[in-house]
Amino acid sequence: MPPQRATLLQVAQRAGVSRSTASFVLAGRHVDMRISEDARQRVLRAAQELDYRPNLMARSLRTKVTKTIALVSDTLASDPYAGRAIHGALAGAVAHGHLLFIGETEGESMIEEKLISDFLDRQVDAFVYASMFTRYVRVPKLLKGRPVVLLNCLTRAAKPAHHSIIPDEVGAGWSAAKAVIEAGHREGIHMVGNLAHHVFAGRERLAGIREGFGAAGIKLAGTIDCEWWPDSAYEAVSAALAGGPPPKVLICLNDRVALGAYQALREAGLSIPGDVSVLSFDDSDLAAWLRPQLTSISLPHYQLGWQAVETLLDAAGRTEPAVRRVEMPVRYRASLGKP
Amino acid sequence: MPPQRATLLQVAQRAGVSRSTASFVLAGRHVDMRISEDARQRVLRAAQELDYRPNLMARSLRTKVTKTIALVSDTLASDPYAGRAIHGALAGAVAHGHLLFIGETEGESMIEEKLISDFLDRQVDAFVYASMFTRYVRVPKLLKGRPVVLLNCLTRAAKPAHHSIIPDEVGAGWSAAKAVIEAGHREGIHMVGNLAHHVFAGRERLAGIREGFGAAGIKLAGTIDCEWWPDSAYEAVSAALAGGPPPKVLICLNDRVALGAYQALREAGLSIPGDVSVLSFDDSDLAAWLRPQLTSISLPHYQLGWQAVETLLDAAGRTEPAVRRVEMPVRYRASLGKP
DNA sequence: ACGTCACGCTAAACCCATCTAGCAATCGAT
DNA sequence: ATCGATTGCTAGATGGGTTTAGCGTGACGT
Repeated sequence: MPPQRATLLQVAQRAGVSRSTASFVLAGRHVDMRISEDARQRVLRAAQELDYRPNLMARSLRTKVTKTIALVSDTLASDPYAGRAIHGALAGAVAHGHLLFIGETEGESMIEEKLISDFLDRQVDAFVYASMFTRYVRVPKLLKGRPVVLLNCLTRAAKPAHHSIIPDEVGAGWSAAKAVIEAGHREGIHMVGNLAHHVFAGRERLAGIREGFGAAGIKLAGTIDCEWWPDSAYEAVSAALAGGPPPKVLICLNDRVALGAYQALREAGLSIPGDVSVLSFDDSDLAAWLRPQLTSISLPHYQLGWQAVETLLDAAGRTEPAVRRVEMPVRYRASLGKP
Repeated sequence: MPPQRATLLQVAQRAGVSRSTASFVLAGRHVDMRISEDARQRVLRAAQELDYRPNLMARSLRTKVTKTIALVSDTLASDPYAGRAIHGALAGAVAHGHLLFIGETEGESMIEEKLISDFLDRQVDAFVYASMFTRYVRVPKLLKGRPVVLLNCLTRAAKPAHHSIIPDEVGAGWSAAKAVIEAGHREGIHMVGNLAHHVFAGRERLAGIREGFGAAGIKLAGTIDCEWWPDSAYEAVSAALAGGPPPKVLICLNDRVALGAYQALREAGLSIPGDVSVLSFDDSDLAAWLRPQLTSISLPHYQLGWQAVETLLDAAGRTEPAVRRVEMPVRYRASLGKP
């Protein structure tokens, strides 16, 4: 039922030439191969009439180039917004005429090894090795010496073997401080989030925030420690509100934490941003859904994915491997007000 | 730098046999091809020592089977939870020893055609044609007669050419009605959401709900019409609350609408579920983040993706094409209480 | 002694392209 | 008339597997 695809041989026969000639014409190499205009036209006509499309597997077998990229990630599901990284990578791949395989390792090295082997067996040209939250990783041995770009992760090596694309979390921290300062705040500024230094993003955001305020001679009024999800933040902020004078600004380490903070503030009868300003990170859909809408510093997943593929296809091999930090822009909404 | 892969020829030479023999041994066809145990062992040893892995492109060129599937979707980004469908499809593919390509058409037929052609050029075995929200589609001509399963979409044809995997939205409506009735409610039950019959999911959910209540002799107290997002729902519910006695139950057509309803109820000083019970559809992350946690009827994206690939690889061609509706289970949480 | 059969293996075609090396015909110059 | 260069094209090797058809050998029957 699917129409039988014509082969190069059939095109050649219909045009009355050899396979070689047909190949040269279709590859646009008629000039250096000195194919007559007449023959060229015949081949082109035949190809069109037969609706010829080259079998890329056959071509790849010969040329060793498949124009496919594999995106291997630890988890795809955990953070729904991480899908945007895939989206960006896909767009980048397509823009370069490549197709994208995806694979998931579930963080297990057995699965990872199997998966990468499978990709290798299918001769993929290059790999995007991705993590769904920013962290340090060790690149699997199977990828040694191949074109690889790390997406949202990096190695501890002083002289990395591959490019890394990560969000500029420290810069985002600075941006947060700047936004708060520009709104006119100098006091009552609190951090909310997981302050243990386990998580890369949290650690860097915090560092950036401290640097930013430090540079302006402003001291944080306090910190509220909680996990990364709403109910933990709700409880921690509620407890903090019960224990002293209300803060003026809450800088939440991500949007889910901000949601918890919103809930606690509302319950305490405090208005946003009238009584308390809230600033956050990630700029997930949630930020636009809250009332008032949440000012948040965007995690540019799409850009990360795009950049990763861009780097893989453009720069890899030609440029000294380095860590590229992608800017995290501030999305101004309604939750950050004047003192 | 990447280790040079051994070819079958090298294995054969090391084992002192021909390529054919090595191929038969490694394909497990030594019995019908009568290969001596001795030769078999030599080939196996050689393959192991050389760390032989077959070049699947070469194999595919001959066998016409690539063990790859293409997932072509209209949009990947719009609904973050739709990523779970991809996740499920991926898991299904891997479980069958296949690898998964992904592609996005952005809803444009030009892009779609180009994309499918690209997949075809790479000889993919089968297609998952997906939509990120349930709807009617027309299957592109290029896919005619090929193994295709529709994911989250269906055709209007009376006798469909392909299997369709969609959520059982009507059943979900019945479940919603059942859950409300079992909680003890018979009055003051309102629908919130987009009641225009444009959207497949909304229409079917609504139909199921009406049927479910109708079967129990219960009449809906009213409907509150709004768009699919929080602020629209917030305004609509606020307006409804201002205009009459408070409802007893709000059945929201999705979680974002429920979020808007929560905001309106809270602002009106109504408690959930003390004054008003809320029930919703989708069971997105949001449902677990709200206070109180939202009882929601799950949209089983992962299952849909899994089922699609399962059907594609198992049933396609062997079974009469049909629409398969995947059950939407109720996730009981705290927002639905007694009257 | 010769035909038959089972056994164990291999040569070579095949899949569909790319690409190198070189052939035949024409033209121009001497 | 002869040689060399140019033109226009093709045969055939190549990539790395799978698979069909069949070959040589030894055992067995008659």
